[in-house]
Amino acid sequence: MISNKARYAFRALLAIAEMPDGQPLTSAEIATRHAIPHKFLEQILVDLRNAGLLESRRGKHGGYVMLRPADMITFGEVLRLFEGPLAPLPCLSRQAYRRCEDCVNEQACDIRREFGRAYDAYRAILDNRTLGHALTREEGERQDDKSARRSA
Amino acid sequence: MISNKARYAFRALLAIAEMPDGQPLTSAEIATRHAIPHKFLEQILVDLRNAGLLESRRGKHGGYVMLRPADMITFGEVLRLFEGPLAPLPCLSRQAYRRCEDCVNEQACDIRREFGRAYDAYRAILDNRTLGHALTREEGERQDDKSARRSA
DNA sequence: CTTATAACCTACCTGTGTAGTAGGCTAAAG
DNA sequence: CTTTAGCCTACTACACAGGTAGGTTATAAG
Repeated sequence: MISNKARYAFRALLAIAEMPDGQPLTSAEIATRHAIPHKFLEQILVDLRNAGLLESRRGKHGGYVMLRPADMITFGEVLRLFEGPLAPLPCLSRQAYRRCEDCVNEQACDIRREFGRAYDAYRAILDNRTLGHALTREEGERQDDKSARRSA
Repeated sequence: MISNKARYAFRALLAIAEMPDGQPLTSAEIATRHAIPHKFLEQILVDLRNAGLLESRRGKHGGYVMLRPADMITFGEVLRLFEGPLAPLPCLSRQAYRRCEDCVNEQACDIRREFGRAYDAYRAILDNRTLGHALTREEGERQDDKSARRSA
């Protein structure tokens, strides 16, 4: 299960991305519309701003706007911000690789191999599907189509 | 990341499954061979026994033996024992479905739809690959081959 | 029958993470 | 100069992870 924090972040991002021509949306608005605790949401929005996804404007008519187009932000990227590495085993993470202390031969590890398969499949989706996909409600794209806009 | 408990469980199961013609393997043996804290491992083995995967024998020449053949035990089944539901969102779990409290229309939820794709891919592997696959070191099977021995 | 072996059961402990709450400070607009 | 809305720091309650500890019970061999 992903954390509430991450779920709230997705809701907030989608709400902001849906605003007509980059109008700012306030944290209070998002909070009431999506039943998210306001003060908690504020912290999340700050994280998203620090990560370079959002820009904030203070004072009257303030709020948050997207800094990058929605189809340049993958689900994987957002998820990693709040959950850390997504890999099921430390030895499978690219961004935060760590050897299992008790591992004798990583290449021969049966557990690593099987989880590697599963993780590859999981990551292939999360790192290729973007907020833009979600918003345009695109249906079942197949591999190798235009969904790879931001593949590593 | 999966818990140490689950990782230890996989190591133990594979070790027991590898024993020649159902000879019992003791917790102490597994613990020293795989650098797992012994008392902690004992608790894990009891869980595996209660789940019907292992049979235990006490006293001298005691230990644990498999109750089901290794190719009838999927990675997903074992993982769920220790991690609970694998779904990224409660509303995507079949075995432990729960509505997100704040969700207005589940069918229209963008977040649910995208995570649903990712989870489907993840689960397809974990619920079809078995301990038997891991032990025989089968290479890159493609979809729709004999790997679906235990597909739901 | 006794002893060694190995599984079994219950309780406890420490650290870390989750999910917030609380309260005030700061910048921008009118 | 007041309102609005973002910003920053601290704190709390609770749960779970990852063990440790200590003793009890069943089994087999001598």
